[in-house]
Amino acid sequence: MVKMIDVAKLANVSTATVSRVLRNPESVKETTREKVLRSIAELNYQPNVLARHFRRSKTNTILVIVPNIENTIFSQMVQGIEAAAAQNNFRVLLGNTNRNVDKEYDFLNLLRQRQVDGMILLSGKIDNQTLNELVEQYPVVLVSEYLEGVDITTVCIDNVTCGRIAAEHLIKLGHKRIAHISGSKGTLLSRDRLIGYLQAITHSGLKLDDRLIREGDFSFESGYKQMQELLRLENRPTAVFASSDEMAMGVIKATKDQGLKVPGELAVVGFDNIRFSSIFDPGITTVAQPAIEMGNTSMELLLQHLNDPSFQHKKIMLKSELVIRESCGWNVKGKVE
Amino acid sequence: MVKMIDVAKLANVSTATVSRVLRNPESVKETTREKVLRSIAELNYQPNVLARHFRRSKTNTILVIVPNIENTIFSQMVQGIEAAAAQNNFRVLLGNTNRNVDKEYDFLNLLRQRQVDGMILLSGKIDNQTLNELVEQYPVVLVSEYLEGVDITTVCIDNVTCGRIAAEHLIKLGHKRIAHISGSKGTLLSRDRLIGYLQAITHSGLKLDDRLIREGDFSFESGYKQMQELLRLENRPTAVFASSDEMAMGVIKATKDQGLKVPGELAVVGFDNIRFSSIFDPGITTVAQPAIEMGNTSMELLLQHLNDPSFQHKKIMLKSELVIRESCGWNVKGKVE
DNA sequence: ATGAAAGCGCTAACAA
DNA sequence: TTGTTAGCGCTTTCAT
Repeated sequence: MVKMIDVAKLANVSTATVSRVLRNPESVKETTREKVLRSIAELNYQPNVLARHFRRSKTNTILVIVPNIENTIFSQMVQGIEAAAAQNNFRVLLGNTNRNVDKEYDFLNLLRQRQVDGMILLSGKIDNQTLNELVEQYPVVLVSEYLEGVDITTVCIDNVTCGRIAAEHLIKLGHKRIAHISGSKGTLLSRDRLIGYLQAITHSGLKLDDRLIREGDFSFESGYKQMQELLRLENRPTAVFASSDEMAMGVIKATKDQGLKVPGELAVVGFDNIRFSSIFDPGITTVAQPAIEMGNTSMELLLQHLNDPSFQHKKIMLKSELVIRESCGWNVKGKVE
Repeated sequence: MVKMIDVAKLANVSTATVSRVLRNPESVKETTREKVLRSIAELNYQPNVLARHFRRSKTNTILVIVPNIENTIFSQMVQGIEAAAAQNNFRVLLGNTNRNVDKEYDFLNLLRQRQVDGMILLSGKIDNQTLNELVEQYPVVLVSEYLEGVDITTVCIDNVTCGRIAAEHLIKLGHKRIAHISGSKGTLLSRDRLIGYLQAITHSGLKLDDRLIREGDFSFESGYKQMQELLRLENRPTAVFASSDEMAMGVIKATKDQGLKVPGELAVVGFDNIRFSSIFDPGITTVAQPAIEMGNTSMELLLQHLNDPSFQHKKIMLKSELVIRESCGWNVKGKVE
């Protein structure tokens, strides 16, 4: 293995100069620099990255903690993160937790051991105290979810507004009995979407009916199951706003399985705009969450933090919009908001 | 930062002993070991992983090169890889190439720089010569795709047989005009599935019709487009075997858009068994590729290689099976091996 | 603008 | 079974 000292000898300089050429070229006289670069090329020298990491206590690697990489919405965010990282010569270490909190805590050690320079969380299962400690010591960005009681850089969308827009869309179409299937109530994001839904119903003067509000867990199966229950009501809803596209698909499947038509006998709005929501039949009208952009933005904020120790925590709210497809029928034209 | 020497002093031993307790506990007398462990706990000592990586020229990290992490079939494989890695105290570095060959070559440097101990390829765009050089020097496993002219450990399924089974299923249902939409012909895997299809058609005595064989690229869009062309034939097919579930969905969408029914007026078999193939309406009959298991297996082979320098390259072929859903109608019962 | 040299913290070969 | 010690290859401070 050819090392720095070999290059130095060939170029008749010290290792310090070779190091400078590599990390801080302007600080070296041009003729010297060229001499060194020629030696590097001639010997086909490759710096030992591990030595460098050790010496500098930096790895140019960040950790992404994701509940489940199989889930489209998360893999899209990771895609955005990876792209931004690669552009800035950073690597992405994957921390898949399978929604297992212990695994999540395990991964945090990678930060403490300085195996990664920073972290992006696509999941908010860690307790506030641990997170606060972490955030004080290391660059961390939280994406999609957000928390109360932790001062942390966050990238998210306005879930209250999004929930309201989704419900308003159904109201505009003339629906009076509009159900909502939320994500797990344990997440602020789910509660906010519910709040948006409640705002829309209340402001429009429609009657609120508790039985039309149900809790799911974002999965197809939970959407299917909750819809089955809704269909059993003597006065069933004519429209459903589901807090994820997967649940919306479950809703539609359950409805079709009862011999009812979507659209026609039920209007459905989903959330996320995952790729399959346009492939599904009917195409799902949904609130588009800009997942790739969210990933991108979070990585860029993390880089800012990494490069600037005095970085102040920021809350970034990205735009999202309603994408109209077939699942509600076509009584409304064009985009909303 | 508390370091090994601090622990050593507190425990009245040398750093070597502390190191042994950490890496090779059996080689230390029990009483000494306990003394050291107590000191570690008392000081809350965390080993400096970067120093260890440097010293040992090993990182306990592997690289996964994936064409597109957004794509379900790949994210499932990655899921399997990550799970097996985590279990063995290995990390996974994500190398998303977006099907960009240059990025793929870039990532290879992580191996050469020893930033990762090994690599799993979910994509086969690298030229044989480079790959051969790499495989000689570093542990590498190729998953799903396979190559001629490179002696490399491979985890895959029997695509010829799978292609044959898919086509045979349609033949058994009584179809005479069965089309095939392949993946990109550049991949052996696509060619093998096509071969399987050809075998089935030929053996059954059906007439081969070139116009029924079309090339896609695994995407929904390509399935849609190729199906549009097939529908324009004066003698259109009554069944289609598509080489991916996404293409199968494109096929179904295109057919429905022409006012035809699936199943009923067209039978469709897909490939992969991604999550959405059961959610899609109609549920897609498909050749199940055990993506998570493939990921798992590949990681385990990589670990074997990492732990055993004399490891001999292996070719592992995993079982896959036809999953019957609604997209072909219900004339055949149960599973077909 | 450049060089000399002191480590970074750990591991492992060798010695005892 | 345990200790001594020489580095691993690079970066960076300090001196020139």
